[in-house]
Amino acid sequence: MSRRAAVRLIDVAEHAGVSLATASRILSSAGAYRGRGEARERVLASAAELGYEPNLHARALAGSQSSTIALVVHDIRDAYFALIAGAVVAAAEQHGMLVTIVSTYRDPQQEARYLALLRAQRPRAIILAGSGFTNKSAADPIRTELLRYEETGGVVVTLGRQDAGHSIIVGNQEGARSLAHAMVDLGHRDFAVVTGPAKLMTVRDRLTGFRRGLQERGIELAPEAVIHGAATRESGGTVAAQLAEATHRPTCVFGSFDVVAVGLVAGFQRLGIAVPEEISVAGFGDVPVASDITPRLTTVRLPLEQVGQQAVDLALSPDPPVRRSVAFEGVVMLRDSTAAPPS
Amino acid sequence: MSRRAAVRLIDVAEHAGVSLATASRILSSAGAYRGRGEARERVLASAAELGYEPNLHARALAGSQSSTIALVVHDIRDAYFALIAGAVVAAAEQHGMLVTIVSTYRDPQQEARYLALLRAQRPRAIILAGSGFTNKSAADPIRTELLRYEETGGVVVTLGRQDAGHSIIVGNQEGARSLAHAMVDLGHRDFAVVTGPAKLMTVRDRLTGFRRGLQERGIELAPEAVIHGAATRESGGTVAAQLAEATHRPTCVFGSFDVVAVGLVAGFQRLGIAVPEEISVAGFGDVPVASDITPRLTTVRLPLEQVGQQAVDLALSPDPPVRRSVAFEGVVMLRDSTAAPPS
DNA sequence: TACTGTATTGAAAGCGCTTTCGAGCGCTTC
DNA sequence: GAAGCGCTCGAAAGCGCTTTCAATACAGTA
Repeated sequence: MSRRAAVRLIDVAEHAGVSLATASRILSSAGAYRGRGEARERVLASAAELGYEPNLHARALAGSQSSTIALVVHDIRDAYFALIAGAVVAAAEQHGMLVTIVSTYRDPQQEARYLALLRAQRPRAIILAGSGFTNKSAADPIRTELLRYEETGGVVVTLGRQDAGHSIIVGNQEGARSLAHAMVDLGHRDFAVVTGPAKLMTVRDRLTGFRRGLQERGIELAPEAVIHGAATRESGGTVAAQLAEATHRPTCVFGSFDVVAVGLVAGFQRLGIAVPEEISVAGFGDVPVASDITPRLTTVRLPLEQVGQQAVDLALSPDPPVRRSVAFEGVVMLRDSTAAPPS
Repeated sequence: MSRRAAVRLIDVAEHAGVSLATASRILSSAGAYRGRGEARERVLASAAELGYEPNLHARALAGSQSSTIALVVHDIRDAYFALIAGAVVAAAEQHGMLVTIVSTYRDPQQEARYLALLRAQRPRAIILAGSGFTNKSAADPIRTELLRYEETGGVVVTLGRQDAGHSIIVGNQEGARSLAHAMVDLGHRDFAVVTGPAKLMTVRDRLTGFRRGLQERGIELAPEAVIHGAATRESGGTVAAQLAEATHRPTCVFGSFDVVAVGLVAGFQRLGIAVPEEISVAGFGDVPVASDITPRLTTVRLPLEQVGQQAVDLALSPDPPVRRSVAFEGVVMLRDSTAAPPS
């Protein structure tokens, strides 16, 4: 390895016989600068020949315009966030921007800490996809970080929380509501909901939506019919066993995360309870696994592609005078894990 | 939004009554610099009070030490890569580093282009997890990019290719070989392999390993028993239909990606062919879905956690005198989708 | 031909940080 | 008491770029 130094703009300029400033203007294609033609050609040719690649750090420092977008998710390994990340990365790429991803593993401490670390990178925008610890107090450290970041000129886009920056409503509440309607229309009257930790906005929204959907059809969801567990497959399995043994068994169980629903289905099957013949199970998210299992899972599909794209659009929108809010809707995917209740 | 300027190091220095240099030394904790005690305290206090966060761009520019690691994957939405990304992000975080992720969607053009864009960011290291277009010619644009990047002092870590930088062997070949052994031990003699595009290193390695494993048990894999398709669930479904109609049906099908195997299983089931009673299906990767479907999929688990961790370790290892190569082994997860062949 | 207005160019001033270089200080050692 | 050592600390030089600012070129008009 000959450890050659990276080629700098000034190398290109000298090679092309123009000044540093000119080279800069041509290569960063600032505004309507076209060059006299000949100079332009020479600079472009030199840059290509030398393999010049601008130093983004220098560029960011001088121009105070970073070319990275930060994305904060709960867990990048989770299909839901992976899908969002994919969309964000793709959309960012179209603007020539790079995406820095951090994964907080649902730890609010971690989340605030990461936010600080990200602030150091001075990204053009921070997209908070995984937040949602509902800490309404003004002292919420995450909110504090976000506001501080906004104050110094950064753009914030949040998914599912609406206390800072632009916000995107991903359709959790509304989608769960539609799902409730669909289940009632199937003939169900007796429900259980198994969901995640109550602190998460996602959990609350889906629960609220589902409950409201039922109410609109004249059905009340009893408090004891709501089971808070972990948002994991295992949790679904455990609850399935509990439900199977209970004296009173609902005809339809809503697992407010697809993985939970998958666990429920597997759990019921293991216990010899047929899905959907004896009990219906619905999920939320329409993560790939939903259509990989047998029976294919009824669930709510969120337009994550569009959400990611929209997040980037908001992130890159020129100096926003106001905070904007965009809402998406989930669509119910009626598949094979739900049916009319046994008579 | 009051659009306040971000606090700079010099603000901290002045607030603490020390020079810029001292503040820098204390806050970047360079080496054994402890300060006289009192100065140290004052600077730390000021930094905290003012909410100082160092500007990474300036830091990278001055110290020529970037604090980002770049990760290149095929598709971040794919569970396999998401798992790797999770591990890389977590490991990087422990070193206070941020990870920039790009997703090439298996397009070599894109890949080379991204590499150039990444080079602009001057990351400490580039981890290439998704590459593997086997272009052995010296003109391979990806290789060219990587070498160029190395020449300017960057560290390259590749997963699955060994033509640049440090390399990590993820156990594709060796894992597929073990799987072949296991299947033969189950009693199978008649195989089909359904896999992805032949250009991908991953595809080749898994196929080679499987074939070799069979050979070691005295079984030859006929060329027509190898079916190249897309690495998708749909592809698995299509092939299942073909296989079901074929005059000669193997007793065991190896889908060299879990998703493909999932498609195979679903396809056979739809056609009324029982898995594993009538036909065995094995996958590769042990992605979550493998244990979510019924029957649970026999597959090969790759130690992706460790791979990610190792990648970061190599990425951050001090100025490597030589290229290092680390190998991991896959372990066969015998589950419910395989059994002895029908007699 | 002289005169104005517009486009292109170069010199130079930073962006916020790290890092030499050398000065200053409090010790120990002969 | 002079010399030497091992610290801490400040001034200042840059890292590679963008962007004023002023100077020059070139067109277009009278």
